[in-house]
Amino acid sequence: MGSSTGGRPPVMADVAKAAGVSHQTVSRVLNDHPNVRAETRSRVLEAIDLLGYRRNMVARALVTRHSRTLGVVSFDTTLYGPASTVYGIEQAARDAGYFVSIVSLRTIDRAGVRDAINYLIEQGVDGIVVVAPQRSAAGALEDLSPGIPIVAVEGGHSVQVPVVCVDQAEGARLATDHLLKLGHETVWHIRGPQDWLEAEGRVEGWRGALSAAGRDIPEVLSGDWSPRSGYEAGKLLAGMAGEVTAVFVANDQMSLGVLRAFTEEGVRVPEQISIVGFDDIPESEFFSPPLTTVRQDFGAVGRHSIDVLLGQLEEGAAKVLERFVVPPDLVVRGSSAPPGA
Amino acid sequence: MGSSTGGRPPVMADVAKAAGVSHQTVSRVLNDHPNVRAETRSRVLEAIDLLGYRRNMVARALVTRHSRTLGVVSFDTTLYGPASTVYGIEQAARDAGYFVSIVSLRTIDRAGVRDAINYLIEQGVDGIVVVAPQRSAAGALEDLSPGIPIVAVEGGHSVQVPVVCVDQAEGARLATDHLLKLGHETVWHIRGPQDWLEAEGRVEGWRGALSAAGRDIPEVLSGDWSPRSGYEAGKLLAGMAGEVTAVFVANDQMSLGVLRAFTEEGVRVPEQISIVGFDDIPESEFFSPPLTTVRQDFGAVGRHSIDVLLGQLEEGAAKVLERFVVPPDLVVRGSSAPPGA
DNA sequence: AGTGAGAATGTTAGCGATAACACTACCGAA
DNA sequence: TTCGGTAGTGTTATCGCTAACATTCTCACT
Repeated sequence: MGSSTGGRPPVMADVAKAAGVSHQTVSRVLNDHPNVRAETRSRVLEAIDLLGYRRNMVARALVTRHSRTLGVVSFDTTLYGPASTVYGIEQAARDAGYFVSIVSLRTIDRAGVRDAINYLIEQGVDGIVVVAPQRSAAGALEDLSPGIPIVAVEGGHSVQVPVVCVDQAEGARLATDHLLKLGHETVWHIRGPQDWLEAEGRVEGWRGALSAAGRDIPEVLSGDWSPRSGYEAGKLLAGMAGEVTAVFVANDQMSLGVLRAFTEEGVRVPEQISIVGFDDIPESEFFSPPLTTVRQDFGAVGRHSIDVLLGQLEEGAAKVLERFVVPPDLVVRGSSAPPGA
Repeated sequence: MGSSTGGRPPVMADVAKAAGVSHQTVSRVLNDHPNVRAETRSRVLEAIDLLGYRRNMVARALVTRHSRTLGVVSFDTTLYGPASTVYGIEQAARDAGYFVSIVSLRTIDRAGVRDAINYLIEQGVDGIVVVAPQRSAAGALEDLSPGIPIVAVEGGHSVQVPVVCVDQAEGARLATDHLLKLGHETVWHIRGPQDWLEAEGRVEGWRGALSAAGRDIPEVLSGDWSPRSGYEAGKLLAGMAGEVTAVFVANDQMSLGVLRAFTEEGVRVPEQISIVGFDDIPESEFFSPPLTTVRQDFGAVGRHSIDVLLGQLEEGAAKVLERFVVPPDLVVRGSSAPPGA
């Protein structure tokens, strides 16, 4: 490693000595300061290369008071939605020259979110993105005095921090209207778990579309996002195959469970019952039949959340409490058709 | 915020003044040093609470030379495998009192991995986990002089760093033997992309099981892990429905594509062709039919990689080049059955 | 040649914490 | 009483870097 630094990793002073300049000049080269002679710059760069010098960002962060690291608080990053969002955030952050530190919560509650945020602030992150899809998590955003920029993803109507989200209600409306336009009398719904804001937005949009069209609003079935819960709801619906002709399921995984239940019970999709899901996971296109669903652009959500965060970082006191809404898209495939088709 | 620190966040000296002690005593309280009188300790804690003081971990890291942060380099964390592994790593790290900084690579190559590692070292991480499922990524581990502990997940037979991995070949053997034991004459295989070590381990295990049983080794079909590539391979196989009775597919997503292709072509599973997948994603149980597959315990992989890393951190010079192999499990479901069943 | 503006470089003083050592009490043993 | 040991606390130096200011050098213009 270091040619002549006695085993320990070289520091700026070692480079300075090797290049015959002061450590400040090395710092200037590293920070692209304009007032450095080209010849000096290259001598410094050579010395850096020779010694294998790496800047100590910790020391730098101490004096600049910026770590160029952003914190992300999320919940169960093995789920497709959170995983995609976090991925989008990480990519956008890196493109902007920032690092990302992640805290994945096992269970979500006010205390957990608050601790995670404090934890990240102690670490010296410059800003925090909270992927807070549950009401309880969003609640935690209300009682904090961060002193640093925070943005929530899917964070409900919190008044404390800016929010970036997909228009869940609009997505549900697209799905429901699509089924109504196909000629279905009404549309049933399997919703996501109680505490989730996304689940509630989707219920709201579905209900809104039905009442706007003056249709009956069937009783809501409940799931927990898992294929199994969809399967169970599907078994129930299969028993009402005459009555039910269209179902809007709150996510694609549950839709898969519904499809499985229908297959087992001999209910044909879409001939007897049409299904529309939500998320457009990579698998949905290859379900049997391929699933009509609502696509969420998680990448856009990630990018916007970083934009908003960096905006706050630069504006400083501006503290814009914007609400950035990403529109969803309907993707029509084989699982939806006119009734009795 | 700070009651009397003039707007800026309080520092240790402010707490010291408020509690009427020296800053060193505050530090001792914070670090649970034994030689502090109980009364003093509580006075300090009170002052901390009063001022809303939070320790500056950046300054701490500078002097202790430990950040209690680990770096993770991964590839496409929206895929189930990497996402689950990273999740396991994050949980294990946090349980051990460490933070996690993530770099998700978009494309994987030597330079990308090397840069990511350097990037993390500059940030002052105490150790790095490289989730390096491709040969090219694993290669990057060979030409680095990190100076800090590194462990590879699925990193091949690299001699430079310890490796934690799932026994891919063994999983493939389980899958293949299962199909042979059901009475199939031989087993076809749809492999994963060329550069992936996991894909190669699975091919190897499949081929090994067939030759051990003295069976013909059919030509290998290739996919890229995506459902679409499985679909395309499935179309091909469907055309040989007489000849082919069993297929071992290198992952569950491709299996879904195969199932879709077979459904379209009227090939019944498992009656005409049996299918076994790999990964046991949450969806597989609800495929039609439910997929027989090989489960990988990603959580265990994450935990072990952290164990190995922390081991290196504590041992220091020990530099044990262990290789930790997590055994896979066969999960039998409806997609596999005796031929012509 | 003398001057002054600006470019190029050096010097010093922190950032906020811990480490190392110094010091004061207070204790029991000699 | 004196001494050594230790618990409790304070003082100073230091981690590796950048900010702010100080200094030198260069060159166009008088």
